[in-house]
This record gives sequence, C-alpha cells and structure tokens, in this order.
Amino acid sequence: MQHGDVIRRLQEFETICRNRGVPITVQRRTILETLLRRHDHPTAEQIYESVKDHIPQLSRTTVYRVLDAFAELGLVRRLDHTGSARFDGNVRRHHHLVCTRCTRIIDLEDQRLDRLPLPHRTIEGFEVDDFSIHFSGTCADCRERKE
Amino acid sequence: MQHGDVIRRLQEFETICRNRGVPITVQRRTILETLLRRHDHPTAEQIYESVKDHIPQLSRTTVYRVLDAFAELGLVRRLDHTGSARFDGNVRRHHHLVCTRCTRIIDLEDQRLDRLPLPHRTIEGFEVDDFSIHFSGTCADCRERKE
DNA sequence: CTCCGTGCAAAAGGTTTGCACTGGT
DNA sequence: ACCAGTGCAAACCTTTTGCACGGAG
Repeated sequence: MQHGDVIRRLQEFETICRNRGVPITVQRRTILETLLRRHDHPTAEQIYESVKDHIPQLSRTTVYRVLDAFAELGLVRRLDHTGSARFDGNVRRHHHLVCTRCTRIIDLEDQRLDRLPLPHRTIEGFEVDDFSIHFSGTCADCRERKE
Repeated sequence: MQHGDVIRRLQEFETICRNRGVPITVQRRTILETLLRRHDHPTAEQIYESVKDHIPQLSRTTVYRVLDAFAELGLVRRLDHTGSARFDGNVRRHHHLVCTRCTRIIDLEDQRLDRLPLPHRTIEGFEVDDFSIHFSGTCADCRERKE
C-alpha cells in the first residue's frame, strides 16, 4: 500500500470510530498503521512484535482484541479462520460457501467455475497447481434466524 | 458422496498405501471412511467423536496424525490452514496465492478475476456477499529451494 | 465523572511431541 | 522379527476471559 493510501485509510479509521463513538487510542492507531504498511498478512504475534517497538508496555491481549474489533468494523480482513482445522474428503476441484455467521462450510460443485484459466508461473514466479473459490455470505439458517 | 464412491475411494486408499509401503490399520480405514461419509467438513475433534464409537480406545493423537498423513498422501484436503490467524489490511476484493510449502500468502489483484458473476441466493438459500479465489501452488523461493 | 479499553495472569482450546508398546507386513 | 503406527501424558502455541486500573470522551 502506498504512503498516501495509508494516510487515507487512517483518516477513514478515525471517521468510522468517531461516528460509532469508539475511542481512538494510541494502540489502535499504531496497530492499524502497522498492518496497513505490511503486505505479508501477518499473524497477531507478528503485529505484536512490530508494535511493541513503539509501545513497549503493549499487551498481546490488546493486539488480539483490537484486531478483532477492526475485523468487526470491516477495517481489516481475517484470513484463515481461527479455531480448528477442517478436513474435506473431496479432493476434486470444488468451491466453498462459507457462512460468516456460523462458519459452516458448504461444498459447491460448478463446472463453469472450474474453468478459470490457471495462471502458469506468470505471477512473481509462483507456480499455480489448483484453485478454489471461497464465497462468503450468510447461509439459509442464519438468514432465517436474522429476519 | 454415494456409497459406491466411498467403496471406490477406500480401495484407492489401500492401493496407495500398499504402493508406498504404508501399513493399513483399522484406525486409518475407519477414519477415512468416516470422513468420506460426512459432507460437513468436520474438525479432527468431530472425527474423533465419530470414530470413537467404533474404536473406543482410539486416541485423539492418532486422529491428528492420521489426518495429517492423509493430507500428505493427497487423500483428503485440509481447509482453514492450521496455526494462527492472519490479517489483511486490504479490504477490497482481491485474491491470494498460497504456497503449500511455506504457507506464505501473496496478494493477487486482477480485475478479470474480480468479474466472476456473484450467485444470488441460488444455492441452497445461501446469500453470497463476496468471494475470493485461493490459488495454491509453490512460490518462487520454494521452487528454487526444491530444484 | 463515567465507561470502556488496556494490561496482567490464568484458563481454555487445538495441536504436537516423547516414550513405551502393539500390531501390520 | 522389524518397523511404523498407536496410546497416553505432557508440552506447546494461539486465543479467550476475569478482574482491576487508567485514560478517553
């Protein structure tokens, strides 16, 4: 992310917090800025290590809580669902519908989606073997519960 | 998965094990069969619970080790990378190259890939908000190390 | 002043490891 | 008989929770 973009995102952050009455603290600003400047999808621990250089008394707990709050506000995205690993007996190419409320994963087999052209060693020397599309949204049960 | 498919997959399993000199045990056969019959992407714990009914002295450790071995043999797939959650400061739609060797995640922005038509409440009442394509393969560094 | 965010410590998962033993080949 | 797979317990790592304090609004 460019420097200007980071500045803009931090301003957005302050606006969102003010609108929702969420206090803006040094920890929050620093954690967000650290994440925006990195492009390596860090773990909570890695962010903790980085931010600790600026705020030595910082607690790991705060990093977890702040990242969680940011994900809730839609300011950052959490990859790799926390919790336990899940296993799939279907090794053919297929896709998944992931419910963001209950974390349920539903298989989606669709031949049209399977025909995405596989990039071949084009991107930064990365050799692609396969792909899978992860659709996020709300499952029927959770929609029913919500309405 | 249909009954016939389960039988076929179990036979494939025995062939693969024999070819690689991997012993076939009751635990392994039962764990694989349990996974093949379920369509809900169970966790190791859930598989443990199911299999324990058939093999009461079964250990959790074995379930973890066997699932791991199966993933290594390509018989099953592990969803949701085990380990720690990762965070992404980029909330715009984008995709990921995931290296299966070092678990590194590289951002991939590609407007053509973004234009996949969003299924709208079509599949089993699931409402899709967004999607992200997960390309798996080997990153440049790991390919270099391998060769 | 009031609350909520923070820090610390302890608990709560989920997964891995060391070691002795058993069971498949 | 041999070696890899298994079971048990303990270690390990990541994440969550309870409680008291302090800083932001």
